[in-house]
Amino acid sequence: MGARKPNISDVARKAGVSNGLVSFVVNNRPGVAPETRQRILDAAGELGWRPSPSARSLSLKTSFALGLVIRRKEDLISADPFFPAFIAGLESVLASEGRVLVLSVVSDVAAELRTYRTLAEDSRVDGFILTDLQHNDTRFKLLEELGVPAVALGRPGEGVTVPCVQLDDTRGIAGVVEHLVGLGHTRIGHVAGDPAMVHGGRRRESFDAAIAEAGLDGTLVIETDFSAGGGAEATRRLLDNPHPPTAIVYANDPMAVAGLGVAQRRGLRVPDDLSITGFDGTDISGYVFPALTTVTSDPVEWGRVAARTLLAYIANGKADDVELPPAALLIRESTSPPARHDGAFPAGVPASARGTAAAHK
Amino acid sequence: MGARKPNISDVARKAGVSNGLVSFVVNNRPGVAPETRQRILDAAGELGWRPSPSARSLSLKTSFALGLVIRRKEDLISADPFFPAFIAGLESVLASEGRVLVLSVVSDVAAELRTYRTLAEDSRVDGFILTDLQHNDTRFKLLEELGVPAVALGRPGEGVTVPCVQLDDTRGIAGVVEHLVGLGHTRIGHVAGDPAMVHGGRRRESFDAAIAEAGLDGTLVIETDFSAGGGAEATRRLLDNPHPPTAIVYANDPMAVAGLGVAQRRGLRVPDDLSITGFDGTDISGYVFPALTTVTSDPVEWGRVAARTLLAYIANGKADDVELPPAALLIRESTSPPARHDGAFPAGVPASARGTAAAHK
DNA sequence: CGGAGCGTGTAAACCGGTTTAGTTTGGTCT
DNA sequence: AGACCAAACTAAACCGGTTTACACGCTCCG
Repeated sequence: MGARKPNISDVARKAGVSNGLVSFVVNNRPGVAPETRQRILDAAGELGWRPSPSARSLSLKTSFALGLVIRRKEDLISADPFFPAFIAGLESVLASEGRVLVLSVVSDVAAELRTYRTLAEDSRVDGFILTDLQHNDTRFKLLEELGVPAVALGRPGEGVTVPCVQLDDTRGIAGVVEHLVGLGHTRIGHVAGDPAMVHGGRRRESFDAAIAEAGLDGTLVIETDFSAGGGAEATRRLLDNPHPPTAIVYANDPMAVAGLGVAQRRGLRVPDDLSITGFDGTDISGYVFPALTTVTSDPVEWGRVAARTLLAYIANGKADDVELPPAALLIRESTSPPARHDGAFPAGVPASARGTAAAHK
Repeated sequence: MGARKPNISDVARKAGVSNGLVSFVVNNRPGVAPETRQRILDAAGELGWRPSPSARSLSLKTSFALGLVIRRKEDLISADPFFPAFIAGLESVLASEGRVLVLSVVSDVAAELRTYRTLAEDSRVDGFILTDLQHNDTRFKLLEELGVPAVALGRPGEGVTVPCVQLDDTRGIAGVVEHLVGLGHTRIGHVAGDPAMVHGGRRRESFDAAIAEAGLDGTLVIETDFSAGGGAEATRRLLDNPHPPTAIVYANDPMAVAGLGVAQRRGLRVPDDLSITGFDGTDISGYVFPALTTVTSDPVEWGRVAARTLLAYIANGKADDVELPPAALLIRESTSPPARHDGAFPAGVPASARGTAAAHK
């Protein structure tokens, strides 16, 4: 019946004050007598009143929402296990702040930019979290034009003013290479991610640096796109090398899992004939056989920190960059000393084990 | 400078009409002279005006947002490749309708219900998409109480009035079993998903039915939780059986991939010693070796249909249930006729290949 | 000719908050 | 006592739309 949702006037009436004063109280503004404040809070409590986000949005030109736009080619949209965990981290902060996450998934750059623009112009979000940074990322210019705060995951190039939350994966890659070198590997390949992406490029540079440091051949690198399919193809090319690597460092786990599949398909024993390392420490990498040596990060924590940083930036107009604890090497089963043979392939690879795949483009 | 965002009054002034009339025009309401309508549209176009969502929300008590709440235990949050693709499907519909997706990821039931309640009471969403239906799902009661529309993925129990979008995976499971039976398997195991979840239960029932149909032993079933870890453990238990199955049907791909890892760890050849089938046709299942025979669904399409159904339900107060095209069997490499031996395990399993895992809880 | 009825349009209330300008009250200073 | 001031509070404008009640001019019709 009379269960209409109460509004600020109901509370004001019940407490015997004006609407404005109620507003002052719920926004913790000074200038309200303690006793009155309490009376208002009591009234609000009894009525079960909370200020309406829509009304506040209209007044304050603020949406109490944060935006996350993910661009992924349709077919490899499910490849990235990073996001669900990352989003869980975001949420854990947003929920306690009465904020909300607006998520968009788009498949091309045009739609991506359109989405940022629309969300910003319609004031549907107060700020964005930028992932998958590109070199010369066009989003920064756009967001500056739109005047919307943002926080970047990873360090963008020079001249960009948004705060960034960063995790040093250089150390992780270096750790992996040192681990392999320590095992005795001298021909170490790298299946790199998309070089247009900041973390793809950086991991690759880290690899180059670590290989150079060890005084090894740094030519066994193939750049691809972070997808399982790309990882598989790159692995084939590396293994087709007349003098193939004895270890391959992958820039993420899905590529490593796919690479493992390719190696096994060719009859290579992992890790004896080929050591493999992943990156990101995703769930599934621990359940394939052999379990992948990988580098673990903490996407949930990353999400938490990104959310906090963006909220601080929105509130104060300024926020410090944050450096997360570096990714840690997790040694499992897919790495071992290289087998003792000089030729290209071990003897006895069953022909039947090659090229029988039907479902691989 | 004067680049203030235009509002409805600017447009009205420019067109020489009242605010109300502008509102009528943008909402396609009758009663406006065609010539006037055009003049207003022109004015709006020149000014680059779009009605403010916040203001509309306040007036209309509508948020132009749809809610999706995902509950996942923290540690297996990244396990499910279904969501990114599903969300992409939702988005493709929402974007063109000027609507937005509000996503929440929570880790326990209390937080889940709290989230539904808050989003609804604060009018932050106009409706919900319900995934991961449980038997006796408490969300239906809550949403009915809150008076918020929703659409369910999968068929909820009796007495629930929300429209549902459904995909018949019974046929998929039956197809898998027939495929295996056709190959000559007589001992077929099943690693089922969470029996508390509707699709977990239904796939298991489908399996039971298909096995009974074939007149085979239906006792080789283990229920677990859809997680890779659960799949691995269940596989170990099935293989520990003194008379183990020669084929295992998994209720989803991550469990199947993990099961494959377990089998390989034990030195079993897949598919010769053990055939394995997944479910859902996720990307990665095509890149492990051997590539998994699985049952493909189309989560993107599922998302599109769910979004359309929910929007129709919100608009008209009624929407028909939708039955998606059934999941299709995709035969790849992980299934073959059973090897010809009667004992439990094939001879020659290297002891070293057992129990070397370090990183498995 | 008077009134009903229709098509077109306007003014103003309304959604539920926030915020500014201003009023009241009580106390201090001189 | 009068001037001044700060603290506490109110009234009303405002955010930017939607919607209702009503006005105006026409035509149609008895």
